[in-house]
Amino acid sequence: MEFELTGGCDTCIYRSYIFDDLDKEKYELLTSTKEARIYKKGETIVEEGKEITHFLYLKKGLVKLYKKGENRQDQIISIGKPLDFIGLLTVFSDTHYHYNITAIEDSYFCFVDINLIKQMITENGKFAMEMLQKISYLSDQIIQNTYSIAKRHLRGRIAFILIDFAEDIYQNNRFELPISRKEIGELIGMTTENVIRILSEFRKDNIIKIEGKVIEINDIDRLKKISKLG
Amino acid sequence: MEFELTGGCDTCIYRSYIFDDLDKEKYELLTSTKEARIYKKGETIVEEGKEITHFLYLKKGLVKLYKKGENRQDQIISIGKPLDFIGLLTVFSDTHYHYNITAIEDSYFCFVDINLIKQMITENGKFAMEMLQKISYLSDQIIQNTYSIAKRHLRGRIAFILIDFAEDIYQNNRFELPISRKEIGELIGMTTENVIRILSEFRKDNIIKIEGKVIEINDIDRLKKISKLG
DNA sequence: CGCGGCTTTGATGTTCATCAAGTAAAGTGG
DNA sequence: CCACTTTACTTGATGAACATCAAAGCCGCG
Repeated sequence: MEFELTGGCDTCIYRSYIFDDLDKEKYELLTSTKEARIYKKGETIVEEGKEITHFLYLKKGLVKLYKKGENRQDQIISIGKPLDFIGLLTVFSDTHYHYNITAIEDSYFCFVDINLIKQMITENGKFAMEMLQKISYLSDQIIQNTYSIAKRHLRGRIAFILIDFAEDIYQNNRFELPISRKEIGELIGMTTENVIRILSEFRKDNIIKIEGKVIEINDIDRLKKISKLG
Repeated sequence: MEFELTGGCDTCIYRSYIFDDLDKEKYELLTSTKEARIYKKGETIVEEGKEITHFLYLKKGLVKLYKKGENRQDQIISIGKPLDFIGLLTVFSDTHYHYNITAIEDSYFCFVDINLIKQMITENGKFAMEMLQKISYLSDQIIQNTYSIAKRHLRGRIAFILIDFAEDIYQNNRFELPISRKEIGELIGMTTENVIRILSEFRKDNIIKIEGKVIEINDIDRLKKISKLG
C-alpha cells in the first residue's frame, strides 16, 4: 500500500471536515507541529492505561478499538475507518486511555499535541462545536451498533457484519476480511467456532463464497433478511 | 416528594458544574429563559424521532434512557441520575432524538433552548470544553457499562446492578427498586422470568431480602464475588 | 522443521429463553 | 366502590441456542 506522507495537509480529507474554522495562524501551527505516522497491520497505536498526549486521526487504513480481556479474549468495540474519529472516545474526559487501538490494515495517522487541540477548542467555539458533533456522532454510532448486534441471534450477527463490511467499509460485495474469525467473534460477541460454523452454513446455502479471508456475497438480499430476522 | 421550583439557579448543583465559565450577561440570559419542569414517575420527557428543541438536565430524580422495541420490549440503555447529563447523547449530532427518556422517579428538569446552548458553545470555548468533557464521560460510561454487563452470566448481571443501585444510585444497602422486574430485564438483557428466578435464588441464599420492590442487601461481599465471577 | 496460532468439524453439555399457568396488585369504568 | 381488565410477579417444565471440549489439518514464521 502506498502512502504519501509529505505535504498533504491542504488536500487532507480532514481539512474541510473539522479544520476549516481555524484562523490562518492556528492552522499553520497545526500543520507545522502535526506528525504523520504509519502503522503496519497488527501494530498498536494506542494502549489502555497509557497517557493521552496527542489527538489522533486516521487518514487512511482501518483500525480496531477494543478492550483487553483476561485470557487473551478481547472485546472489540468498533472498527474504525477514516473520518470515524475513533480516537476521540476518552480523549476529553480522562488523561489516560480506556481502550486500545490497533491497525488491522496498514494505516496512516496524524498526531496533534492534545494540548494544542484543547487550546484551539477553548479559543475557537466553532471548532469546539465541530468536535462536539463528531464525538456525539461517534458515541451514538457505537451505542446503536452495540445494541443492534446484541439483540440478534448468531446468524443475524454474522449477516449484519458481512453487510457492514460490504456496504459501509469496502463498498464492494467482494472483500478481504481484515480480521480473523476469532476477532469477528470478539466483535459480535460469539465464539470463534460459531463464527466459522455460520460462515460455512452461509457458504453451503450459496449466500456467500469463501476463499480464506476473501468473502464474496452472492445473495445480499437473503443476507439482509437474515440480518433483519435472525 | 417536594421540589423547590422558584429561584434556585444560584444554588443549583449545575451552577458550578458547567455554568461557571459563563459571563454575567449570558448567565442572566440563561437563568431568565430557562424553564423548570416536573415529571411524575412514568411520564416521558423525550421521545425518539421528536425534534430536539431544548438542552435538558436533571436536577432531581431518576430517569431511564431507552430505545423502543417491537413488541413492547424496550432496551434500557442507562439509568440517569442528576449530573449524569443523560440528555446529552444525541443532542449535538442530530436534530432529532434517537432515544426516549422517561422518569422512573418523580423528576425535576431544567430546559434551556438548544440554540442558546449552541450559541454559548460557539462563543465560549471554556464552556464548550466543559460540554465536551461531559459528553465524553457520559458516552464512555455507557459503553463500558454495556460491555461490562454483556460479558457476565445472568447471576453476575443481577449482582452487578444490585450493587449499582446500592452503591452508585442510592448509597444504601436498602433501597426501593425504581423499576419493575421486566425493566430490570430490559436493562441487563434477560427475560423477566430469569430476573425473578435469580432474585429468588439470592433471597434463598440469604444474600438479599426482598419485600416487593424493596431490596435489602445482606451480604454485599458475596454479591460482589458473584458479580465478578458470574 | 517444529511450534504456535488460525481454521474447521463434530460431539456434548449448560445456560438461558420460551411456554404455561397461577397468584397478586394496580388501574378502569360503570 | 366494586366488578372487570390489565399488568406485574412467581414457579415449574421443556427445548433451543449457544459455549465448551476435543481433535485434526493448515499456515506462517523463526
